[in-house]
Amino acid sequence: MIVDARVLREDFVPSEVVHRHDEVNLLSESLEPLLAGHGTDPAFLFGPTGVGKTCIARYTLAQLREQDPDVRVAYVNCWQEYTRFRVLYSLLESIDQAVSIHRSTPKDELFGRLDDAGDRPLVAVLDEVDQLEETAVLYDLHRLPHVSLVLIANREEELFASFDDRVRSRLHAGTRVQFDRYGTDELVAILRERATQGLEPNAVRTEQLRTIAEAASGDARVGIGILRSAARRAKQAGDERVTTTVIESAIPDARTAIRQKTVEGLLEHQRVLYDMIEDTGEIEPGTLYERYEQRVEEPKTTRTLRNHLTKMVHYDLIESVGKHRGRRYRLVADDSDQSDEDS
DNA sequence: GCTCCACAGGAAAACAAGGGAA
DNA sequence: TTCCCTTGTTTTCCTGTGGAGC
Repeated sequence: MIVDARVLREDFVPSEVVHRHDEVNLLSESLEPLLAGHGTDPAFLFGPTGVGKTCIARYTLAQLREQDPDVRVAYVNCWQEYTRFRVLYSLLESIDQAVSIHRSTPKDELFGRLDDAGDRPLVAVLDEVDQLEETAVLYDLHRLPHVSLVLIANREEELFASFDDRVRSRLHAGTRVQFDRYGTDELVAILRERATQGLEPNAVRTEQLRTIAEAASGDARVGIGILRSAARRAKQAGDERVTTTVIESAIPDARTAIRQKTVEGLLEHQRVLYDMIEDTGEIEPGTLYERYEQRVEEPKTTRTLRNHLTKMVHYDLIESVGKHRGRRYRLVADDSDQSDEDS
């Protein structure tokens, strides 16, 4: 059933892109000066989750490296690496310059090392850049002539609103590449490509791919997740082909798996809060703090809990409804409609 | 309109942890 | 071994907002 499991992973970069040629061309053009040994303006990739921003960035940069292997590429996911120190460290790690750097190494030294590594151009791809807590690092990187920035985020307005004036004015110039949600036919084509490479011939029919695409609501990440889950289920059942029943049961799997991955990454106290919100369905802050204090042995202060709750809202795990006294926390609905609104 | 209260979030201080230097 | 430096996390203090009650 499954011929090549790598193809069914979200982070797989295909050898040919489907339905994103304009976006690839625009990004390629913005990076073209690198081939002539010049620097570039920042490139911004905007669009909702699951529209192929990261995939296209990786694909385009792989193409660029084929033309000029001297160009180095570093990917940083700002969900995990959200401080100035972590971003600089990740970039240095990507170019093998992070030796003997530790927690107490001054940030200026990290910046200095990056500055010293200017013998070859470096493209720094900052994914989920709107999650950066210290956007001054963008100013730092922009100052380095050998570093080209590719910044990936959901919405332009929200990203620029989070910048301070200095960063905003520096990064104002640059190429914007806007990604729209995939239509059902486009998503079917992407899934067909993955199925052709990853599954045995005729393992899944076109109308089944259409069912998956419709359930994914334009989100390729979810669509590929459903396909992967369906293929695994069929394999476990010993079937030679994916059945419609298997697809129907795989649809909720994909969204649950994405959420579960985020929940598993929560800190202990965040997890307690998440579980309590899940248990109650909807809860007001005062009651939540009260119950939390009863449940854990060494409770954190309410200020820390507010920080945790803010983080979980950012993670799209919970949402707050109402304001001030009428505020309630609840889990983000796990259906496609909600996903559309949030993206 | 005034006061009280619940709530969110910014700023700065305090603290913990890890590593280097003496 | 101790002190110092740096970072990340947590706490303390504070301000702003707006609903509820009078």
